[in-house]
Amino acid sequence: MRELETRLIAAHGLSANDFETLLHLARAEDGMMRRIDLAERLRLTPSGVTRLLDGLESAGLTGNSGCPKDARVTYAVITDEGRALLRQASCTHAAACDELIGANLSPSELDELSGLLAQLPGVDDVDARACSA
Amino acid sequence: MRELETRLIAAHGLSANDFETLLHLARAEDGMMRRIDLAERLRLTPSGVTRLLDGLESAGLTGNSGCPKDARVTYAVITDEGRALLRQASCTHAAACDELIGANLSPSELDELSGLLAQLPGVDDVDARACSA
DNA sequence: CGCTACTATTTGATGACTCAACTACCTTAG
DNA sequence: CTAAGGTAGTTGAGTCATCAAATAGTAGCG
Repeated sequence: MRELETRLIAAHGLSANDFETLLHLARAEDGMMRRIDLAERLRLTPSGVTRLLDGLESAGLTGNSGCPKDARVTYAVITDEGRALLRQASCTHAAACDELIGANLSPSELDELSGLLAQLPGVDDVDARACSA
Repeated sequence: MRELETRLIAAHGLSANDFETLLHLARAEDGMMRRIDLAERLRLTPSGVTRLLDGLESAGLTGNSGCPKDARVTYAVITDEGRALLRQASCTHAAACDELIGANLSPSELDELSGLLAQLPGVDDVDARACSA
């Protein structure tokens, strides 16, 4: 299962967290989120997010934007480059998921699995993550 | 889900890998395994195992034993202390599993879940790990 | 207004893991 | 027997996350 990350990295230089970060940002209103909300989504600490974004930022995939209402917050914003890369990476990722999971479970089994996992605490999305973007 | 590890640590000072290491050793023939086999079981690299065992060893939970047949190999051996601690930790862990999973899934759903997960690549044991020791 | 308490974020230290390189030993083929 | 190549294990450097502490700004209450 860690296999998924390996492929993403090999193909686009993105870690699973990088990918997921771009995905969350892309889906958010105006392509931006507060760092702290991102932390919660990614199940990282705020400091983890700071360092994650350092990388994405220096790769030009995300940028920052201050909040006029509250000077404490910094928004992370996905750039056009970030969106473009995400689009490509989503294909890789979806294909990899399909190969690793879809090949072993029928669609109805997959539904069943998602349903069961969704009942567990701390599981919010149970995926399909890659499929939209 | 990382919650499980947190409780184990709080209660006995064991990380999830520490716990699993003890469990594998306890179940193995003579309570010993080659480091490299342990690595495979734990899905760690050999160097990860070296460092993991450093900790368990200095806590007195495991020891070493050379192999008379092949001087390259070192066996990791669980000590009596290790077995005793494992016994306690297993209770904590089983209780935690039960609380986090059992409370959300009926026994039959749980079976169903195990069955589905077992079909995925790279999933060998799908648990019940804590329940024996 | 001015204090207190809370929230968002960054920084420094630390831990757990990986990879690549190295040592030591075993095995096999000539 | 000996050289070549494989296997077990350790070590050093780097990565990615954590926690705890520091900084800055906000909010509400006297």
